[in-house]
Amino acid sequence: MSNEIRVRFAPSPTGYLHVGSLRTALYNYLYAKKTGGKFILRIEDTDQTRYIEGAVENLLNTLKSIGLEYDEGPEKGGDYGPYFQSQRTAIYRKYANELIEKDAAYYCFCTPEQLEKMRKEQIARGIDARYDERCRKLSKDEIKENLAKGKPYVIREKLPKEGEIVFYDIVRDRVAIKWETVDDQVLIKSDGFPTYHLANVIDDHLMKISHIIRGEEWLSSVPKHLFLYNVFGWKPPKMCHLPLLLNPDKSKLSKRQGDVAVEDFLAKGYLPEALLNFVALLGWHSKSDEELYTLEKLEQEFSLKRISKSGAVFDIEKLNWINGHYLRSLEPGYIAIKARPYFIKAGYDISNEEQYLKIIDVARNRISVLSDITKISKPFFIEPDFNEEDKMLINEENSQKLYSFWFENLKEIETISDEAVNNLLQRSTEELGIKGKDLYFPLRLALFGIVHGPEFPAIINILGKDETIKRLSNVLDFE
RNA sequence: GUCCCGUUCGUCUAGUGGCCUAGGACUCAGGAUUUUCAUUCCUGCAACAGGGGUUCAAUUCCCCUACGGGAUGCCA
Repeated sequence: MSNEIRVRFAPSPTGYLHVGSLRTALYNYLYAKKTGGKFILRIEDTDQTRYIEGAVENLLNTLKSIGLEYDEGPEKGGDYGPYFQSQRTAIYRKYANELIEKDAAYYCFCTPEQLEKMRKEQIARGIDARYDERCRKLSKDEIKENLAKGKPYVIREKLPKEGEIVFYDIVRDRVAIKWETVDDQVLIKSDGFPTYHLANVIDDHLMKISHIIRGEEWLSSVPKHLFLYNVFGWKPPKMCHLPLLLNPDKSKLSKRQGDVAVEDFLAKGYLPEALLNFVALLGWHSKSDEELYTLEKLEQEFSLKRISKSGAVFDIEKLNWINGHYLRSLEPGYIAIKARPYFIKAGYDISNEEQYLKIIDVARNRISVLSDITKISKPFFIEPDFNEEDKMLINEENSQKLYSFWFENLKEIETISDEAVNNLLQRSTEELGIKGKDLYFPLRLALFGIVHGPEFPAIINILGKDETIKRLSNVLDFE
């Protein structure tokens, strides 16, 4: 039981789910699935100044729509709750007091203003900007006095100042950090809430987390955490620090340089399947050369050992390619459901289910992002609008001959079928002597508005007999 | 500045002391298929950061340099 794999995704509710966080969540999820372990969701909402209304709901919804289901966490519960850190303050407080008793932490009465001033002076003097530890030297009486006066305080970690700490990370292997370079970290803020460093350690232990899989930005904080595990006499989880996701200019992936919110990608018409597949490949690669993975397949193939060490640029081109692949290969019915909101938003009438499915089938092959589907299928809903060049082609003798031929013959046809259309196509060649581009371009232009596009029978099939005839009559004796 | 981490085609990556003339994918270019477009298929372009070691042999191991990134918050 104690060997059970338990991993957690511990986001702070910032208002949206960052794609980097999505990758972290995915790797945690995959590792849990792969090992038959548990995937826990914990909300790290300890920063009251950053509280955002609705952020948690949004996070939960995004996670749900992307398809990463957790085993324990908010809404779902579990044996180790609550899963919101803001509801666990009493727990942190208790452990913080224990640290003070053990002389592993101390009260600090420095105000943010004081600290800011100190930092500025240090920078001005060209020395390292770091806490000068003045409160670490406070006597028992001074502390008692300050406390009695009700002076605001924080609790800081009382870190060793000599030697170095060595730990092993699953992706970085051996990491050594000298104690003298790490600041006495604030554990409890003056508002009584814990900082990440305290809450994270306590929760990971209490929730029996076996592996910490998180972004590389935490690597240099590990000593602060390991110190706490040591003082409490707890066994630290295995560490696994993921390489960062990067902007094209190689800086840490951020807003500004494009979308980073998963919900924005979803809204733009990227499929969860594609997003997950793409993001999985950013920092992980299987032994094989395969690039296309369903979630199920990832669950089987994933391994922490094959995570790369260096940061990965988020390449939208590749995402587009993967998304296009899923758009083309997934069930048409599924794509139809996903596409529906875009059509509704565009105000197109898709009440004819049969016709709608045909449109989906034609359109999904020619886009890489679902939000483009209305643009590509617009000609099915809106009559063509011709420019000067189009008009020239329409007014050509051949074109007009074609149009009247089709206009007359189509009227005679009972029900439109691919067969009937193909038959007419053939007769156009035989009876009018028009073939190839001379045949298809004018027709497609008249019915679809552009000379390029879907197969001709498909166009007529979707438009239907009446609409086709109507569009033909529009270009007949065109001025 | 300091500490930590990293460095294979433009991008994501495979790779190992000899199998590397460094493999795959995206992008790009060319070609084939298609009435056209898209798809698909084929071909091509393109990389071991630099310098020292170690070794019979280094892209692979070690050191240095350079470059990049992260951390350095009462943010996470």
